[in-house]
Amino acid sequence: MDKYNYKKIEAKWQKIWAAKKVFQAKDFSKKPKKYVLVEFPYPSGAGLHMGHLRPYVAADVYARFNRMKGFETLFPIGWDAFGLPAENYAIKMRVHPSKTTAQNVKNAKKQMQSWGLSFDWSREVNTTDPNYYKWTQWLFLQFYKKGLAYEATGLINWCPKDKTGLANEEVIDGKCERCGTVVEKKELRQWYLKITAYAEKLLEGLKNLPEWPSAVKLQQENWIGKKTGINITYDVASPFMGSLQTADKSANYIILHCRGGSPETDFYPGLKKEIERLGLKVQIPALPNTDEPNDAEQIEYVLKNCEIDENTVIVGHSFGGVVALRLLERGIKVKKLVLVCAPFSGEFLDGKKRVSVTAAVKKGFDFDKIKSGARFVEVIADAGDLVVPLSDGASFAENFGEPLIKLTGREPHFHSSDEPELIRMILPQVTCFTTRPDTNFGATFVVLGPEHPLLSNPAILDIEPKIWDQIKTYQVKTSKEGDQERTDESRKKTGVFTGIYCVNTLNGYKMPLYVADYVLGNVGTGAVVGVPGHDKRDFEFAQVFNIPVVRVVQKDASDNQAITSLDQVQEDEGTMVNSEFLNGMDIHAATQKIMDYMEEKGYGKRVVNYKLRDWVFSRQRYWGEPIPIIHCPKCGIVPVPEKDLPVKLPPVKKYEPTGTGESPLAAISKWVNIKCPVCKSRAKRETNTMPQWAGSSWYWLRYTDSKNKKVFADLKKQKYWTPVDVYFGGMEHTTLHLLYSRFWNLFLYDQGLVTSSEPYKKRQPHGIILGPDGEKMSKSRGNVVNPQDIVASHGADTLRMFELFLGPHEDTIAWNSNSVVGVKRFLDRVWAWVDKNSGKVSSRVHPKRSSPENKTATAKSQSPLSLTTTQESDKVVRALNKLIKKITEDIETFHFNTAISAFMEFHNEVKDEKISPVSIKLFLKLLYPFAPHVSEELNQQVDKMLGRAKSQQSLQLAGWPSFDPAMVVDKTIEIVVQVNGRVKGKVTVETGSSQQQVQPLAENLEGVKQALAGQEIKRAIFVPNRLINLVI
RNA sequence: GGGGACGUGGCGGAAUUGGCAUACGCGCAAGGCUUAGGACCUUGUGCCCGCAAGGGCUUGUGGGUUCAACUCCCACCGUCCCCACCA
Repeated sequence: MDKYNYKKIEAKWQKIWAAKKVFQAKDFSKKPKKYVLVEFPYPSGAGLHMGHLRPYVAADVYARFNRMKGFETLFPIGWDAFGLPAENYAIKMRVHPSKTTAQNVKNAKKQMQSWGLSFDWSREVNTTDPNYYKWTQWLFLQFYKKGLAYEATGLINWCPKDKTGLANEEVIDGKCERCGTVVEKKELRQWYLKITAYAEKLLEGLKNLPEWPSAVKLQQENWIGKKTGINITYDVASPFMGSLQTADKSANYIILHCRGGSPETDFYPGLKKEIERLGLKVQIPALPNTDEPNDAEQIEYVLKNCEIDENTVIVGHSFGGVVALRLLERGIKVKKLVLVCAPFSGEFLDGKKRVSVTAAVKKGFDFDKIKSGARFVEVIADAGDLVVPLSDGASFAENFGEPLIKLTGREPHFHSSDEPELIRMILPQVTCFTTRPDTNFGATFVVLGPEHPLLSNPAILDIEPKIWDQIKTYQVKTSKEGDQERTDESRKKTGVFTGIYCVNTLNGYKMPLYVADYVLGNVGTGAVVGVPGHDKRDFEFAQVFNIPVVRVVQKDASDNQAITSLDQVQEDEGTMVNSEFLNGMDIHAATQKIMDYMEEKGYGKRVVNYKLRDWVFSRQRYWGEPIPIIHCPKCGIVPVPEKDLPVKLPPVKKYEPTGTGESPLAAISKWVNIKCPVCKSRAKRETNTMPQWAGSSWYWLRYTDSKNKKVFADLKKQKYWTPVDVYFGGMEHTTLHLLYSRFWNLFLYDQGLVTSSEPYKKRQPHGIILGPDGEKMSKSRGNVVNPQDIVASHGADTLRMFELFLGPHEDTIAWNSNSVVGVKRFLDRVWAWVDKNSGKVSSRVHPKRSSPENKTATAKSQSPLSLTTTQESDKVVRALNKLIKKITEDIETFHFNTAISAFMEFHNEVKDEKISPVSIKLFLKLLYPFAPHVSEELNQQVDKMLGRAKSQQSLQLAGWPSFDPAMVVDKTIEIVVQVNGRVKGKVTVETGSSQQQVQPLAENLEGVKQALAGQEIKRAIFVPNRLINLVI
């Protein structure tokens, strides 16, 4: 026989496997199924690296093993090929990403085949293939139809280098998950997937995944971050509000109603009630000639019937706004002017004519005069207004130099009786989320995050100009800082006092309202009630601003001094003091009681808060799935009709992200401009693309039916194959892909589109392979070990086995190039060992047709090897049985490293024994999942020696050996003899010997006799087949 | 700050779940083969004392439970991961 030429052998068997389609999975097979999945790779220009090798080899061993065990095994692969690297390469080289992707796929596929991975290539998918992303788009539209995909403008994470928005999950330690650039905040229109609607289901589902590692479940649970607490609403007291103790002068409100309105219509009574609740005066004059109003006439009416002074707030709604403006043109001084949907252009969205309004507006306004008459101006417009255009509000805001307050009324033009959002803009309240309302008697201040909507305009809270300047400066400063900079714990607390107070309803305490960056806009309600006695951050803040600290919790009776230092701040244990009706209660009971109390009084509402945010689902980049949406000026958002899917990515000349928040697609007018599918008028395509994670959110479903043109995956095929039995992948995807794909699956399950509520029955994470220096492999460090180099120098079988032998599959581990030779030596020895034995034996023992080996050629599990079926020595038979047991168990529990040790131990033990071809073939079957090429080759060599070359078939089809339980223990066994727990000797007895048989032998040992020194044995502990301990 | 995982020779790691600690591999040492080197083969290899027989110590540290602890309990030290001014 030749030398072990791994290059030749590996190429040979890879060809044979491909030609015979050994690894193709059959739908609806009669056999029980096994779905083995490994995360599909991104085909990068650099090729696959060690990080890919690890899960792929492990999954491959598992897949080959399960096929041998008789499972119809689905082990598919594909390409997650949308994403930044291809696009960045395109920018640099001006090559279309689909070209580089195709090249990279080809290359990676070659690598995978060179590793001997047993993928079913007939089911290969590629997320960038229009036949694939057609269904990604179709699935997106299912979310849209159920209201779970929505468009909104908000402050999102923005990577300035990649020039795209990012989801929360893609920001790691304040940096972009892709490129490591510090992430900024940017206000952008974005598509979102409402993953928060599934927060509870995602959490609940974890309970039905007993085969998931608890670390993975816990990480998802923490990420979802469910918290139960209460939103407490505080009234805001400015110095102008008379009912509150801080006020020095009384404010009074005048509300001017719209054309065709009256004090009793629309939202006016609701607003009146709220103002009166605060004990303030409110006048709503019934303006004359309401159908064809005349501004001059209405002014006279107001002047005659209403009291107006410097503390008056005039709220003008629609035409009432025009009247309010004219009043101020007369030189009247008031505190504040609030314009709600006031007309500016005289044009109306519904196309109806309002002659008198148009006439009144046409005259124009004297903005300088008006500004000098009102200390504060607030311009509110309704984004959903169907009468007065939003641009009218914008024009007013521009003329006043104030930011526009955009609201979305429940009904067009605020025609509802109750508009809480609007009322809050006129009569603000501050709502704080807390999990500790029990400490509310100790609340001494309130803090708004700088991005709080109440701070979008000084007029909402009536913040004095001098203070407002400080707040604006503070807001600008904050917006420039990244989250990680802002949340650096070592930095001193900063903030600005607004001059405004919030009233604690529990005790009437006036809490000063601050703006501070330690409160984050996207956490809870973006506002915090400060309890410096029982929250460390609040304490630090109170120290800086000299805010009183009140103790309301004590650990014990002696713990009652004033709190003056940080270490005295008690956070989460103790009993209540100084808290009126909570005194003496345990904090947990107090929390429940105070929540009941607040809810009953109507200023608190129990809420469940999740840390999970909705998934920012659009990217301002080229190389992604186009979002299949059309924007029509008449119909609004229109989904692309199913028959028009896929919306293909058009070719472009420039791939550069614009950085403006628009995708490069926006520049292709031919593609962007399209007829509205509903009304046929001119419309535009959505130009954002989907994120990297879209295609992978359902790919395991596509594998079950990858060629289907009618549906994304046939239900019957899904039913046969899903859920995935074992999913190999990285820990780094726990709160990204793994969470996202569970969300998609749960949603699709609710729509009846998938057959299993959870996609993956078992998750098997793997550790990272570090460079030989113990650092993360990277080009810049120069510590990258390329798997192809090992394939070339030692062969794929050695690479596979060595990788598995490095250590436990889930452990992070440094590559050790030196010890690769150990595994290679082992395979060399196996080669020589088989060579020696098959040669000798085949000439000595002529094979019989009825030998057990012939019977086991089917893919069925085989009958146990025993002495009676071979001419083998007892030692070899027992060693083999033990090996079968060990390898079977180790693969099933993913202990690949110890499986390899077991092979080596076996070989060391029997290398000098005579061994039959039957036993060799058995050994090769066990080795096959780990080192498939060399196993196949040796198996063929043995068959040749036996003269059976023609009936030879792949070991993959040869069935998995079973063992004889009676033969996995040795015939005789060494029993350790201890005296008082110390080893004094050993006796060799038959396996299963009793204490009566062993003890006399033990006591008779020379070393034992010495140790006993004639003393009486008080007790003897006997562990069968293991030890005997004599206690004296 | 909260949560989790872990700590064993010169190195990667093993230990049937409370029963001989250091399997297997690397490395190292000696010997064989060889002109030599490599490769390969054999033997040895936790630490300390001792020529040896032998003895003592040893699973991060300290305590506890037990006939018996790497394994269970308590405290501390250290490393890694996740979350985090989360209200």
